[in-house]
Amino acid sequence: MSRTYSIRDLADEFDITTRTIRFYEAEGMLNPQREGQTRIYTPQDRVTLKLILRGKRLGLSLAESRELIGMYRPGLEPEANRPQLEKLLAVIEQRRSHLRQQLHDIERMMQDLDDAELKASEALAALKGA
Amino acid sequence: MSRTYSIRDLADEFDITTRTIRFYEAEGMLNPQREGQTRIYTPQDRVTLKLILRGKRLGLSLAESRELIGMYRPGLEPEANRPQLEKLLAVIEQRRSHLRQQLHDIERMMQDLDDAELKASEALAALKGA
DNA sequence: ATATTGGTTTACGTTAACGTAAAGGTAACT
DNA sequence: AGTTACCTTTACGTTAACGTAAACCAATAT
Repeated sequence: MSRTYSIRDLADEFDITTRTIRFYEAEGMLNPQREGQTRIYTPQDRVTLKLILRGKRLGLSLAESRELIGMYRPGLEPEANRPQLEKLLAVIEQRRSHLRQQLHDIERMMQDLDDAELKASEALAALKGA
Repeated sequence: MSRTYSIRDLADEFDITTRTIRFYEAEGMLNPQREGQTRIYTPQDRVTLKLILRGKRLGLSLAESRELIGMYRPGLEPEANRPQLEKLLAVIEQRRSHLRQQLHDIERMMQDLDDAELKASEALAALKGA
């Protein structure tokens, strides 16, 4: 039915090495099917990989990504277990506050870059005038 | 005139270890004055440290932070040297696009968290009803 | 006088996240 | 049959960013 992907398909699409993908599997973040020896990835696997890489771009460690992805399988129902659910909610709030901090940092850094760009292009214009 | 700080002052304020601060100095990112053996930090040093830590929160390596901070000392005039200025503008644009990507990632992850929170609290409510 | 507090240098240790190399299997050209 | 192209496993190597420990001054508290 739905498409599948080879390890190379995914490596090329996301611009990572096959080593990296196998590494994530060894760390328990991916569980592709096998066709003989060869790994076969489902669209679900692909989504998981995307989540890992997004987490990475935001500075999450693999352990943190694993915790998030493990506690909440996107698209699936959460485990109906009370302490688990409460921990999940707590972790979510933590993540959110972390993201807010990053947002703030981004704003400040954008400001700095604006400032730097202005000064740099002024200096460049002055050079052209001389 | 203007205040100074001990290594401990800064370590406590930013919740890092003194080892970390000395490490940044060894990497050429800080150049505190000395009073005998002891390091004395100016407000400028403190700003530099803040920039390093902000970069870190956004996932910059020290090398990247050093490049940014080195090319554009905040508050100072940029070196009026043409190729340098053009490289600075290029790096700024790179950084900006990186920040935009992170912003996008944050939005997506916030969405996911909203979604996860909703499902989790629904599941929790269902438990209470049972 | 000595013990505590806070600074210093030097140097080896640690962890995460892969990189890189060796050695081998299988299917498909030529 | 041979070589090319991907896949595999196993295992040692590497880098960044500090941690940790030892051994040492200098000033203050007891």
